[in-house]
Amino acid sequence: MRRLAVELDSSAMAIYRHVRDKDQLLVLLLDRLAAVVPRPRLPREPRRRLITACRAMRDGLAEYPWVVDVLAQGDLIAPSILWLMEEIVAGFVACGLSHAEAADGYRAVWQFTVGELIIKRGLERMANLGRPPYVLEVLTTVDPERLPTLAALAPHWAGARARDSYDIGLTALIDGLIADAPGR
Amino acid sequence: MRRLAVELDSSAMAIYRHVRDKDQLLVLLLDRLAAVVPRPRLPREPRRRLITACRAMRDGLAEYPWVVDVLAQGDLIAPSILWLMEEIVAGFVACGLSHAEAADGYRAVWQFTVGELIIKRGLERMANLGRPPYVLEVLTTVDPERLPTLAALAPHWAGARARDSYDIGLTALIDGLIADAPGR
DNA sequence: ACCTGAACACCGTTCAAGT
DNA sequence: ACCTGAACACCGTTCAAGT
Repeated sequence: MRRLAVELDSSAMAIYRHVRDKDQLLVLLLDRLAAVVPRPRLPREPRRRLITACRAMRDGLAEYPWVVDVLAQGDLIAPSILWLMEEIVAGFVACGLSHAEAADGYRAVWQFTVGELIIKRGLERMANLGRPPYVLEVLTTVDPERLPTLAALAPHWAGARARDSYDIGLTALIDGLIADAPGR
Repeated sequence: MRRLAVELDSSAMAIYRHVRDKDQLLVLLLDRLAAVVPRPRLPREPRRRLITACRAMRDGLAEYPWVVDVLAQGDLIAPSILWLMEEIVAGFVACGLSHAEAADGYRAVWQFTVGELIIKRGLERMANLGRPPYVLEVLTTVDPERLPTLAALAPHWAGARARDSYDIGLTALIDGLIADAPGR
């Protein structure tokens, strides 16, 4: 609030005439951003449509790093992003899930998306701080006697990290949700 | 740091003789907790073993709400939890994934787990604050003309929220990762 | 070697006062 | 109706000084 006030050439308290508190300001800002998320061209095939819609959601959220924090704070939603949510649940239904399953499915992809964004940002932050990749160091010096598989995986972590890991998990998650639906 | 100092009946700065900064203190604390995560009895069947190991990881992390924040901060790992990580990657390999795929698989379940914990904590926090469930309100008053599927899902959100949503997503994710592995 | 207190540079927010 | 400044109650951390 204080930094914003400086940017506005006003006092910190002037903001409080227009907004209840910092949280409310962030929610308003979030909805502005959501309104501006580009509407992607979605494939007709339901599974691909689903994946493309989730990807658009993730990319929209990834635009500004603070967005994830606001969403992680709790029970928040940007009404202007509901059309994307509609695409996702409709995609699940088109893939054969019941309404109850589609609700659970949405929750699952949402959880995965938030997790991916948070971890991605954490890695970027640490890289920007110039700290050495501590996790990689631990994972590449693991005792092959006690932890044989982990030791064998040592060469693969750096690659796994560098790759965009959203699509891998998302595709698996969606395929699993479709396959696990009792309707099949 | 200041609050801890009060609890220790010392000055805030006394802590800095023993610890570089707040981050380091949290990492040390994290490893203490990780050392104390109970070793669950794991089923022999690889898929179930994998799910049980992930569940143990999630439950261990869910014990203290601040743990997720520390982990989300970035590139952190508790060396005393490597045995659980070993179980998970070994489970993937036993299910037929290559080493590279097992690394990606671990990343995916890790992302999902962090996301689930963060969202769960957010919901709890909002509930403790006594705020009304804003998201539920939005989702149950959606325009059925513009967002038909979302409107049809309205009765299911409260239920989806109340249920433990970790197993649903985790099982789907793991099944998807196993099914998507090119080896099959 | 260990601890202290004052100080610095921040936060979000309340409250009384100004135009 | 809108804005201001002082103040309150916090943070993490530095630095010089104490035992």
